[in-house]
Amino acid sequence: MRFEDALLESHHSSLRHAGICLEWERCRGYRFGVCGALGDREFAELHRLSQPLAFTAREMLFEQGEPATSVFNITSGSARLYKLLPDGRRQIVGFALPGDFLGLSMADRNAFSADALTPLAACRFQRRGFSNFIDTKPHLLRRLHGMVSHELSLAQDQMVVLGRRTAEEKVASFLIGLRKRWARLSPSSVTIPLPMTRQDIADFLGLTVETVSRMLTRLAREKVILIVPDGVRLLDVARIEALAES
Amino acid sequence: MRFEDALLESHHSSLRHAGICLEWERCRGYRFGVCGALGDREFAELHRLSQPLAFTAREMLFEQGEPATSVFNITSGSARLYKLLPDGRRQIVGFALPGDFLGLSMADRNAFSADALTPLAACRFQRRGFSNFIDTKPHLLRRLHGMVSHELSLAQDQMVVLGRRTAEEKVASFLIGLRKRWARLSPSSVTIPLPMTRQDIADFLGLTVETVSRMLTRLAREKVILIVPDGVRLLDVARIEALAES
DNA sequence: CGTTGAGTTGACCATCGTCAACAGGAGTGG
DNA sequence: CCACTCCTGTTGACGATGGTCAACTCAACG
Repeated sequence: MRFEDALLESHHSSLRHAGICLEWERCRGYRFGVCGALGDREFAELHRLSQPLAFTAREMLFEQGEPATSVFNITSGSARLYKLLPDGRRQIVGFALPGDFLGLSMADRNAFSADALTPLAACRFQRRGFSNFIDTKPHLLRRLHGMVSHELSLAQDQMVVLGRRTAEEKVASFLIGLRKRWARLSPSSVTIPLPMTRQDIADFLGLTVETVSRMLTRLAREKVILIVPDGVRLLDVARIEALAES
Repeated sequence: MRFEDALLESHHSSLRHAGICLEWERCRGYRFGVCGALGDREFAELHRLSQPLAFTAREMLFEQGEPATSVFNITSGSARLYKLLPDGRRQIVGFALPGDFLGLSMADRNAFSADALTPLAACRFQRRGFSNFIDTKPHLLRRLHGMVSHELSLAQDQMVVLGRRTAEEKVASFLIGLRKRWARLSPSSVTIPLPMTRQDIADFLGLTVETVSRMLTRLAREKVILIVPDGVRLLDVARIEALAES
């Protein structure tokens, strides 16, 4: 069973026991997200505006260029966020993990498309309602502002990776970056889940599938990582961090 | 005389006549910036918090990793924003033009360095004071949020350029993007000022100086652009837009 | 004038992309 | 249950885009 299937499975079975309250707990758990800025009463109020949704793998959450009507809070599973060029070239601008918010940018149209990498659960908010809610909560707006600022910072880091790093460094920094994000969700795990395909990684790093595969193979041959089904394990964290930091 | 010298010259001569009021007018003029969200009284209040500054070309505004103590509003001249890798590789994450704000991200440390490309004038705000001011103006915070969102969107566009475009397309989209930004400042001008060096363009696009030079030469040879001192002129807008959009 | 730094151009080369073949696993239908 | 297809991932051979190194021009500046 894949990591994400397992996650979703536990999700669903809990749902069966606890009903919608589980969703509540799940959102509440991500204290680093939007909700971390809220008191219990505010959180309950916000939660009443939300609509729980489930997506199958490959299902679209929203599409580039369409009017942005919703805000999403991912509660389980992961998604890829990407832009397409007219000729089919693709750039993945990010991966969304549980606890991440999508659609915070307040633009009237989606700047990119998003689809599910795995079975995925999310809370959806109508943009109108969400917008009205934050208008009454200045501290929440500050939180949102901070989150968008953080995303901007990540995007700038990725610009360095895309513009100035070698293929090997790109793969290393991708693994390090992903490890850091998974660590918030399951600090104990020594394995980095990779719910995305090699093609997705390539489109995130500005490489080709073949180059990504070769670099992973090389790192594995040199005992820096161990490739496992749907993930990798870091064997030599110092070496790979050296590659990633340059 | 270079474009920016001319700009600064007119700036200084006006200052001689009108004193500090000119700064007021200058900031006020950039209605698309932060100040566009403010009424006259609020603007005056904000302006009292500001400190007019002048920088010479190459002078640092602030440095990557240092505590972020200030917010800047560029009133004339331009700046480059960049990140350095330990081994000296550089990625320029953006260029700041008159009317642009720097330091809106509200992080406690600067995510990048900034220095002046040309003689530059700016209004500086102490972060504390600026922060207190916006706390009392929710609509200004929304505006700020919108501006950071816009920057995030630009950064994601640049990720596509860096990851998935050829050298020629990179240069074309750079010129188109810059043209759009200059157009807000001087809609009449047919020439795109290039206050940055070829090396700067290269470090923005993830290329080398030589490649940038070759691509510009090629575009000029094919009569798509005309290279003039400190700028370029677009001769065949359709062709270059086709290259940029892909 | 001599120096310095930006820009251009050419020759050569390496990293990474392209094309192709193949292995393995999942799903499907006989 | 097996054959078949499809998709992902891996590996190899080859090639092209863009990088490296070098030489040169030119303008700015003392």
